[in-house]
Amino acid sequence: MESRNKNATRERIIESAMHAFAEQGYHDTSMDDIVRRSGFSKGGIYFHFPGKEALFYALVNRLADALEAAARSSIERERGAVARVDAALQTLLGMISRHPRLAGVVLVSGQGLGPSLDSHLVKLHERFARFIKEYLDKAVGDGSIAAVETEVVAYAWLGAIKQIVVRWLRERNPDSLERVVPALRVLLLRSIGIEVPDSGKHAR
Amino acid sequence: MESRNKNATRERIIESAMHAFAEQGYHDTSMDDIVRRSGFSKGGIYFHFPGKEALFYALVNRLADALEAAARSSIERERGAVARVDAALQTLLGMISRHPRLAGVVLVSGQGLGPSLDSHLVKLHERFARFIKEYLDKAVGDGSIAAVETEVVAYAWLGAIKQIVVRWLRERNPDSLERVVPALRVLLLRSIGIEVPDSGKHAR
DNA sequence: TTGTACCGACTGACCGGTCGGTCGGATGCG
DNA sequence: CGCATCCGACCGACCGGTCAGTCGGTACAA
Repeated sequence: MESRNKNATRERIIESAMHAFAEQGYHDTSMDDIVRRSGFSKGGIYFHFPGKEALFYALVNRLADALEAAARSSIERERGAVARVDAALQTLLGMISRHPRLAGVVLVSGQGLGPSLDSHLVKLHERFARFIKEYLDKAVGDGSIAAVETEVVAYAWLGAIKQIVVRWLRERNPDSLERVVPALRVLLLRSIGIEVPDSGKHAR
Repeated sequence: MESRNKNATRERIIESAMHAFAEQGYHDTSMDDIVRRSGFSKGGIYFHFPGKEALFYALVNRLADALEAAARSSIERERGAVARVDAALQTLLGMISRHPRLAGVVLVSGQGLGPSLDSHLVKLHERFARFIKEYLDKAVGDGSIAAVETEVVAYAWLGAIKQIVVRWLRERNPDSLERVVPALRVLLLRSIGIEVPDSGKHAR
């Protein structure tokens, strides 16, 4: 057979789940929704994933991995701590504004969903925050920016980005997000004392 | 009639619901939980509130009203746009750090809970953002701060505050929040170009 | 034949909401 | 005052629907 490919099936299930969660949120997406979308059966899905939460985790982690990988690779292309912070920011914001729906799953979909879900989402956010903090610390370390509570900055940035994304996703026009992203970038950088001459567009 | 007091009962129900929602979140709080906590009966609660959502709204709106009222009153005590922005910020942050659990309900408990809940929470956040924007605009208007996209700033601040609250609420020690709040204040103000000499404590 | 991938009817728990009923105080009346 | 009647706050067993998860099976590959 051909269609009987374990890995491909997993992919298709995750893909379907992603769209379902993105559209309806975690609680309002039933397993039967995912069954319908994926074209597989209940049992088939439970063969690949032990439960709804696990499926959600798998998908969220995969998105997070993609985001972080992209950010890291763009960072390595830059020299100097400030440039790197900026590069990561622009990559992140760029990816988010290009795939707002998926970003929504990682950034929004959670929170107040119940202890277990919450704690997993929190870990994810911690991971992002540590990532931001890591590069902020480097920038502080080499004197590029003034010493600050980098952990606070990291979480504040994360929260600001999330909120802006959520807010501007509500208007169905995805361009609207791209329009505010430069302002956000200026704002965030200024919050650690970096004045940017508004270099206009954000690039890949 | 004394113990049978309509208003007092409503209060007690809201009170109980508040604690329940704060601890377990919206979805993981069942009406029976609230029944248990309040000491009233299912029917009694449904006599006062048409449903779970309505009860949640009632409580969230009440908290939001209290927050906004406190902020406005502290604003009126100050002169000068920048001072007012700072005063509002400090009041808000102060209240939040003094009643983190309640703040959690308004700021955290929502998001991704389903269309109707979501939209209600969103309206609440819009209200806060408009409030912040209102005073930022005044500050821009009289030249106290440079022109910026005040709407973006408002939402970014809101998001940053939420995230910090959520993050530092997780450590059970409530003081920890009070410790980071000054840093957050400096950060937020700096993001619109105001350098504060770290006046230390945040006051009522 | 054995194991792996997949199927889909079914189950059991949970939960929001309902409804017939209780009970204590207020009101009106002789 | 004594009694009847009413009102509305409050009770809690119950219902209908939903939904994550199960299980006995089928099909195909090795």
